[in-house]
Amino acid sequence: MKLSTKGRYGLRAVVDIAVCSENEAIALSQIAERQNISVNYLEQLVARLKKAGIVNAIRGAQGGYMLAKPAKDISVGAILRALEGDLNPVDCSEINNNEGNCDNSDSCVTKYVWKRISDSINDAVDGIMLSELVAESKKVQAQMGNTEANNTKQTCGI
Amino acid sequence: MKLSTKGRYGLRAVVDIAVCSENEAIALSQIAERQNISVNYLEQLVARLKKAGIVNAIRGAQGGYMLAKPAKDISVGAILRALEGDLNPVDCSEINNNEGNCDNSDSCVTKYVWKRISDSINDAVDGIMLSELVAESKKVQAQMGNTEANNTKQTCGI
DNA sequence: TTTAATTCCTATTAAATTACTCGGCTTTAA
DNA sequence: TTAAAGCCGAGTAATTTAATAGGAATTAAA
Repeated sequence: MKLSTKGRYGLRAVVDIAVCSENEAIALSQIAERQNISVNYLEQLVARLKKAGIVNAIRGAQGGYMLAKPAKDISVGAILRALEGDLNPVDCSEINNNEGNCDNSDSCVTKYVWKRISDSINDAVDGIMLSELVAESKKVQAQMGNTEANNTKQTCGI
Repeated sequence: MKLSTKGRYGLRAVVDIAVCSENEAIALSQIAERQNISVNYLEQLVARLKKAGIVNAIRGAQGGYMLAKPAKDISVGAILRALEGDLNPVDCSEINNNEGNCDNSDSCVTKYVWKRISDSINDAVDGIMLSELVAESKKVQAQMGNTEANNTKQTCGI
């Protein structure tokens, strides 16, 4: 019952893109360095985000990624589902739309449990917008920047 | 982000025990047959439940398992945590009590997301009592029993 | 027009986890 | 005494995760 690195790394990458690419596209190599994730692996994660319409790519030299829409219109739920697939705790035909076609559905009582877990997870993540994380990130950076002089490596630290 | 078979099979096993062992201990072999899980694997699941104080074992011939306390005093959360370990979506030192000792905690903004997911999952499962599942199971059984005459195999079907 | 930076795409592999199976030991009612 | 149960630890097969690798396509800039 754990998120994989796809979800964990991927959400960090989106926050990075949101914070650091307000005007210009940002290259994966920069995100990779800041977040300490390999470029190759990041590619796979960002591919999912792109497919889901969360980020746009600009190809070629000086290319990179930007948000596909304003951060206030992107929910953490959409990001995590793009990265992880659905966030349901089980593959249950009552929760998903008849995926798996469970033959025991009539007499199954645990499905009520799975449904409640599923709803609570999805409600939670859909209620958080990327813009909130961006705001939090900027706040934290401001604090860190004031107390310590460790803006050594990047101008846009996360 | 899926529950393993431990949680899925194990919760079914607990409901089975709760429904079928009101007076007498019930053998794993019977649960195994009804739930279509191997006895050997069930043993491992039930061992966790026993360790967590959810079921009691009676050893020797005619032995088996019973609930360790009334179903209304056992939450689904306690059952699932006994089977799966904690239900947090990440191993994060802010959520667990300093497990892992994340060195990036100060500047981490995704921890707010993990905390909200974690809380929502735990609140959901702690709000469901085993007794509710037992009641639901009995209701379903009554319906199935009336419409079809398929009480062939067991007196205590689930 | 070349070059270098970058995204795009697919295949392969190493590591970890899951989901069991197996076999022998202990306990106890009949 | 025996058979039916729980108890326990080791081993294994299958699956999933977490990468790594390498080349093709695209494009801004020199």
